Amino acid sequence: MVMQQINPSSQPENLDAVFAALADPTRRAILTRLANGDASVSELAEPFHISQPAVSKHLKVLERAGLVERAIDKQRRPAQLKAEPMHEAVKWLEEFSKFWSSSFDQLDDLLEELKKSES
Amino acid sequence: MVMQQINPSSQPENLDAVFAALADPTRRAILTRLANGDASVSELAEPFHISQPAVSKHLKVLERAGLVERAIDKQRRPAQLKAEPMHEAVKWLEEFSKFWSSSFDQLDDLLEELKKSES
DNA sequence: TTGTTGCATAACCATATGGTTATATAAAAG
DNA sequence: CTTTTATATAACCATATGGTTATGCAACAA
Repeated sequence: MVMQQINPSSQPENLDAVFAALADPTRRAILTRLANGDASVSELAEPFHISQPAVSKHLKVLERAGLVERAIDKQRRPAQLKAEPMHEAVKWLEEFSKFWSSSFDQLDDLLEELKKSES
Repeated sequence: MVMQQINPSSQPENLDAVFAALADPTRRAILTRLANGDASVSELAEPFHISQPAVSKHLKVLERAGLVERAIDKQRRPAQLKAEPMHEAVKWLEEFSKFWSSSFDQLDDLLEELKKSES
């Protein structure tokens, strides 16, 4: 079983790719499935009722986001979950919520609107 | 080979839209800007160096995700942050991390902090 | 009334998705 | 050698993004 290092990048620029990868229900389901263990392309295609090339495409999107790595096992290319890049997404949400929770309340919004309407 | 429950949590329809909305750096910047207070289209366009129609398009994407609401103030259409849908994204990540316990300690910590700041 | 501001929308372009079927190829099975 | 299996890739289609410029329109400003 030879490992294949395809996308080790886990940088903030990758946030776009991570969020985009998570924006598809099939890909989220694939990730959840992979959380239960590695799976080959055909193993992934079966429960989702989509073609094998469709799964290969989804896996490419996930690979670009760094959320999946592929191995080589004879003819199979089992996909393996790599959740590190999800930390970036969580970190962004965390930063945002810090920022937002202090300033987001209905009173502040009302006051803001009032100030604008006064002018 | 029989697959059981692929997806642990039945997800709200617009989880797709929320993640997709967050997948663009300009939209994330717009959201951060709106966390400081409502802003009109032209106020948003200026710092991002993109055209006014481009901002209008981004706002439509954010509106469809439920992350932004528009007001009517004379000719202006100030955008207002609605962060609630982001909770869905956080919830999905939280559910996911439950399923994937291995080497997810860091993510668990981040999610804990997120839960605190949400309340 | 005329001009200006704020915004939406149309029209257009290039690229990415998300799916398909068809085909190519390598490895395993016979 | 032939066939089957597992996967990739090409070719194609429809739709969504992300940007532009052009244009229209309502609301203000003068």
